[in-house]
This record gives sequence, structure tokens and C-alpha cells, in this order.
Amino acid sequence: MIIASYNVNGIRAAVKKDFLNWLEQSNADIVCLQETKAQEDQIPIFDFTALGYQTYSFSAQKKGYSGVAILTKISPDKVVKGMGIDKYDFEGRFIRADFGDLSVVSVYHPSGSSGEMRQEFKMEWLNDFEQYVNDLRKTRPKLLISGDYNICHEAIDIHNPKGNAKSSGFLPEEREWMSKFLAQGYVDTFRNINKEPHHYSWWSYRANARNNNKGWRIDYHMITENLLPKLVNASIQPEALQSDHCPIFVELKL
DNA sequence: ATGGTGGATGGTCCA
Repeated sequence: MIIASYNVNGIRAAVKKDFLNWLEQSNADIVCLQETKAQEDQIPIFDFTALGYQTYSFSAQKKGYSGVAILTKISPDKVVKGMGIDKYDFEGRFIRADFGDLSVVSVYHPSGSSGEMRQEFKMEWLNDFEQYVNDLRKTRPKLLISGDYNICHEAIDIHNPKGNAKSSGFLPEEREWMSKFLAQGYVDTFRNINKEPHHYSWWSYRANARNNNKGWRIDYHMITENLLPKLVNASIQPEALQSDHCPIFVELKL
């Protein structure tokens, strides 16, 4: 089973940049999307259906903002939208689909880059998200939690660790949160497979950052450790240019 | 410290 995750920075903009061709070539069974920036009736579901994908989405209340989706060639047994917490669900950041005993989550963790209030919101979210998925594990022990975490975990995950020590996304408390999260039995699949530096999933549109590979690795396929024996591969596809993020892939032998 | 770019909206906000 191949699962992709892609923060598309606006699904309608991505479609204009050949997203459908990328999707067709991806060979993915399931695709987790973040930042669809569209209401449900603005998402080009018909085009996805033509490629064999069912679409399940959860949009923000605010038009053109945030939003997540799961595209899948496999019919899910159940889909759950949101975490059941209004202040988070209002922003359309979490959707889950169950396939047999595997649950797949598409998550868009908040950015803290637009001010102190949003950084506080992000830290609250991270702690509440952690509690939610830990509770979820009790009934759904096999989890794949894919998406934009808006955090670089280690210095190897960012092009300029010293220069970004005070930047949201690489703050000590965010990095510590991810360490604590992983220590509870979650695995960063890409880093499990690939220990090399200079692999990123997001680049600023500014200052020619992408051409210079001045990036951040902020998108992750996290699995519960009980799935580690099923992990076949994890990779990043920086060649895909539909967004300021690129897609990430994981293959599980299920 | 500042400014650099882009998506979606509606006459700016967010990232």
C-alpha cells in the first residue's frame, strides 16, 4: 500500500499546475491533502473520481483557508471529520479514514508564524492533538498520521538551524514536543529509512529558496511503532512543483 | 530589522 501526503497550498491552484497528472503518476492508493483552501463544493471531486479516487474532505469555516482531505482508491469503512473540539474543528485540520484495522489521518498542524497568539494556539493544539491520538490508539492501535506538522524536528531537518533558532517551526519547545511525541511510540518513517541531510519538504517562495534547496522538512508520515515491521519505504519527491511543499510517500506491506 | 512571494478573498489576511 502506497500512501502520499501533500500540502497543496490551494487545491485549485495545484490543479492549474498539473496536480491531476501528478496524482495519476503517483501510483498512490491513498493521498492525504492539506491546505486545500476550498469549501467542499469547490474541490474538483469529479476529476479525482475519473482517476479512481474517492474524495473525503473537511474544510474550514473560513472560505479559502486551511482544509484537509483524503483521496483513496480503497473504500474506507469509516470516515471521521475533526477531533470533536470546536475551536480546532472550525479550522478544518483533521480527518481520519479507517481501512480494516489501519486508520489513516490527514492532519494540518497550525502555523505559528503569524504572531504570538497563533504560536500559543499551535502549542495548545499540539498538546491536545497528542492527547487525542493517544486516546484514539486505545481503539484504533494501528495509526498512520500523515501531514504538515509545521515543525522541523532536528538540525538535520532545516537548512539553517542556527539562523532559525527563534523561528516558529524550529523553536526549542516545538522540537521538544515532537521528541516527546515520538517517545510515546510513534515513528518518523522518512528518518527511519533515510539518515542523510538536505532532504526537505517545504521551501519559501521568497529569495529563490527552492532552487538553492534552502528548505525545511516539516511534512511527515508518522506511524505507530506496531506498524514498523510493515514499513517498506519512505521518500520525498522534491521534483513535484504544484505547491511550496512537495509530496512525501510511505509504503506499507499490508 | 527588514523584506522577500503566493493563494484566495473581496476591497486584506494568512502562511
